[in-house]
Amino acid sequence: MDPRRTPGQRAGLSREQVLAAARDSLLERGLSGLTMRAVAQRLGVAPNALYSHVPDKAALVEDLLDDALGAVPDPPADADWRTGLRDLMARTHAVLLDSPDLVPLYLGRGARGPNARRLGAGVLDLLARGGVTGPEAQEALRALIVYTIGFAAFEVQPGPEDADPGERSAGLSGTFDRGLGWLLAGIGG
Amino acid sequence: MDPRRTPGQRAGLSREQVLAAARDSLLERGLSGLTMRAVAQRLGVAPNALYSHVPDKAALVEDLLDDALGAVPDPPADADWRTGLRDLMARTHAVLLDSPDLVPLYLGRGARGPNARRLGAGVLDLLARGGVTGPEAQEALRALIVYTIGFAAFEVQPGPEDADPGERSAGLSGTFDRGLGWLLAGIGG
DNA sequence: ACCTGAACACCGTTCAAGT
DNA sequence: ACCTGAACACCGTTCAAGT
Repeated sequence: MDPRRTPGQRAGLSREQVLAAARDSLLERGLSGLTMRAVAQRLGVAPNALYSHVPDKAALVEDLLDDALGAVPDPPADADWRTGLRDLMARTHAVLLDSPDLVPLYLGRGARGPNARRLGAGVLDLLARGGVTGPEAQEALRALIVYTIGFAAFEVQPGPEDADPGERSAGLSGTFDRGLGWLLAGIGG
Repeated sequence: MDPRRTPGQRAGLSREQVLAAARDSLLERGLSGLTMRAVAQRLGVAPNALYSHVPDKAALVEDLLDDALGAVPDPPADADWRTGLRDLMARTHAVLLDSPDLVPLYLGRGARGPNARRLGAGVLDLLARGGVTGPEAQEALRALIVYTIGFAAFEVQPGPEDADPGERSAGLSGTFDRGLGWLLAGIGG
């Protein structure tokens, strides 16, 4: 793209820079604006230059998804298991809302990266502290994930243009916590 | 596409035929194979011919989403509200699994068509029978929707290739019902 | 190994013209 | 009103070539 570089010269790109440019693209142009060509343009390179650092677009998006989950902290080791779960899922929910455009993708392709596994392990650990183990713990984990991501996806939708988005989001956040409470009460037995 | 028709002649297309062709495309080629051009080719018309029957691709997909929900029956009027809800959500869940490729889209853009509204009204009616009304009913409705669609989305994901898909799906169906039970128990109070 | 240039095989959508 | 032909402005990805 930049006419100053001829075929032999390199731009000094790194995988991290590619991911960062992808995040910026997503933030400024939304999901439909996240294209290989846009990311390349932002970096001042030819579109196909990205393929030296990322296998393809799917892999790039997958990294974006897992990286976003890195912002969710581990639960404190001494917390009550129930409040620990409530807190962990609420924080996950908040992090998801920070990247609204990514949310629908979590349920579409799932997150299987290291951060997703770390979070899953954290949930299972808290459940075990509450005496929930084995298959029931797996079921509870799935229900909590589904509810948290699903709710965020619901929240992030355009929605009918009746109320202003701020007020609407505020009402929904309260709902998230309440439904989560229902779920946790049920899991407890 | 068909060389037998020249610019003046018409193919006798209807909106219904376009939607049906889109469903076939989705079934045979998956979501990535659902393109305006593929639908047109299936109907033997030029790609832009579709725009006489559908505003754009987004509208077409929206109709596909709501139409699929038409397969969910209304709950019987005399059922106990709790088992009625359990049944209605389970049927919705089953219908969602019948169109796996559409599932991620329900959370991405939401369903706001007549069938989606009918289902929502059905849920609210059952909740009212259980004494759950007002804002709490809205919260319960949202939790049930989120859980049902979210779970289906989770189920439909490719997943790691460890077990065969049949066995995996069977285990997950049981989990759906259990988490739903937790939720309903919580909603009951 | 990393990058450019050019190309391939696609997309959704629009516009003008024909009946 | 409904359709075709042609085009526009895009996509992701591959391939050959340059250093």
